[in-house]
Amino acid sequence: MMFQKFIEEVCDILKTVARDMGWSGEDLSLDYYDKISDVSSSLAFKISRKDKKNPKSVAEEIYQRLSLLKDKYDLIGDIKLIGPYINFYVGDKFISDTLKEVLNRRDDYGSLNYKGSIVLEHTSANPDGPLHIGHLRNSILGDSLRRILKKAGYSVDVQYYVNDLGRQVAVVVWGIENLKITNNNIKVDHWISQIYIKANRLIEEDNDFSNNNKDIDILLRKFEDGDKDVIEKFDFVVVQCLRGIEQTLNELEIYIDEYVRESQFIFNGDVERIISRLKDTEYAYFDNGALLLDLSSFGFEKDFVVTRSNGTSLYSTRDLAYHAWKARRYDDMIDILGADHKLISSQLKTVLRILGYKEPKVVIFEFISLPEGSMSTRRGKFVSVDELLEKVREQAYLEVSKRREDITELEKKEIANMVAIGAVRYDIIKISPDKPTTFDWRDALNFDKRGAPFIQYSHTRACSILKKGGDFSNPNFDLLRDQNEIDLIKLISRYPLIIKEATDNLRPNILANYSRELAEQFNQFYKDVPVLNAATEELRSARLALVDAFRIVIKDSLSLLGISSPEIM
RNA sequence: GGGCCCGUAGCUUAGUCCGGAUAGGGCGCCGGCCUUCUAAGCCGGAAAUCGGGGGUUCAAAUCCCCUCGGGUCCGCCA
Repeated sequence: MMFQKFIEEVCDILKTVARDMGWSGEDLSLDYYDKISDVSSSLAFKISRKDKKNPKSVAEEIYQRLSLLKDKYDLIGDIKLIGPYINFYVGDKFISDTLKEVLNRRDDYGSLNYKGSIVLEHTSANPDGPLHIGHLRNSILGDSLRRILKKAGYSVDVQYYVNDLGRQVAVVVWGIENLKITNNNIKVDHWISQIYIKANRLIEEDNDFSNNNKDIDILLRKFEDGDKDVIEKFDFVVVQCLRGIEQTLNELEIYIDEYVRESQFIFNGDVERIISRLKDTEYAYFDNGALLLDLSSFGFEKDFVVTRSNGTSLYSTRDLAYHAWKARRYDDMIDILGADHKLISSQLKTVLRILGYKEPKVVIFEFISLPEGSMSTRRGKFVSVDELLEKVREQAYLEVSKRREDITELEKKEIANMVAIGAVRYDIIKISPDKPTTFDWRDALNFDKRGAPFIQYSHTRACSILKKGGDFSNPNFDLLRDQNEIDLIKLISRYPLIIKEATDNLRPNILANYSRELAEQFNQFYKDVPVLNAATEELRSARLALVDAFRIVIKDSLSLLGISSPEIM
């Protein structure tokens, strides 16, 4: 937390000076990510406006006053004036304290003391086929957040909400019975999607199968009425499909704590109970037998449908019951949802508020589309995650083989796997969730860019040095005064702040960016600063310690993105 | 038609919430660097009307208004 302590000192000294100059505002106009200094302030502009003086002379006065107080602060080194900008630089103590903290806390470095329980819902893809690369953005966002939130100190449970009574499942059940598509040894979720696609086509074409739609409705009706045989058939499809999906997720190091079945909220009476509570609110009204909520006072044009005219529940009603259930069990809820859920999720929040429940925080991500258009499981227009992984693995294996002829086949495969998974995860997580993107095979298979392999490689470089370097005892960090060393340490000192920002904003891409920058900085250091052949034994030890600190942080930050850190590549 | 999101070099992306000092990366392109810790690396170069137009401000990629292009939602579907 050295960087935060440094910021606190800067705030304190600046505030003291500002008060003395009659500035009562809270805003100190700090810029943490300044390229010129460690922290800068443009406060002079603000004060000059008030005093009607020119910014530069105000800055000079601030500077004079800062200089008098500076010695009382431990971590502040230099303060420099560039025009009207006041630039703060960390001092020597900051540098060595940062390294001490990293080497003492090891894996724990960067963790915060956030408290509370969170239920994080992600993926929740319908069990009608394999995961495709659109779902992947959801899964990877969710899993990275799970890791980051845990690092921040929360206890996190991950749930996959299973739509096990939707129309799609009924379509698959119908398809299994009527299409007789045999599974010739393909992964079960892919087999299910074949049935789903074909069945949908027949239903849409509606020629010889004019009764198909009716069949589907009958299946759904029977399910809700508790027909044992139909429930079993639905269950078979759901369980099988989920098995395939889970296998894919696990290959990507994504783990689900609990699969929550939507139907349970019907069977246990929760849905019924929530409907009757909604009926008693002031927003409720009936239209042709259907129960609706008038949410116009909350700014919604469309009313919220609670039950159909025939009394059955809708997806959103059951989702409401699910969220109420979660709200009772956890301090906080987070949902990862695609952009198509924006409206419905804000309606859900509103209704939860009406009922007196806390609302989930919703992380929305925009879609990944294919060059030829948007993806659709129903129409079979998608690239499956399994296919993507297979191709990326293949390419990664070629890349490893190209560089390493000295290692065993098994080692090559292991490294290729780590690199492939890292590449896939990184390429998705590095992009801001609210950016719509188009999937591109050429880019996905390109390893000559600053993606995960680049970062992983910097880690192997550190490992290699440490392996050859042996023990370093009582390193004297005061010897680390090369610009490359200082820049690397400063970046390492930012790590806890990065964790905080990624957590507070629920934005893993902040961390992804940081990891890349940290790797770049280490590569600089690697090139310019000899470690094993340092001028003196003492310097060698100090540098080994720095390399170790880097190794700890880069490995930890990659792990928060679900990317493993190979020791050789 | 209305709501929300996106629009930054040939392509791709950070920065936008909380306005500040020459708009960061990457891919591709051009030119260099392996007798020293693995070159999946490093250095240099060309390439940007920050979609367009107004406005606010000492200062706008960032805030406000208008506008164009793309996505998405506006089902008693999920």
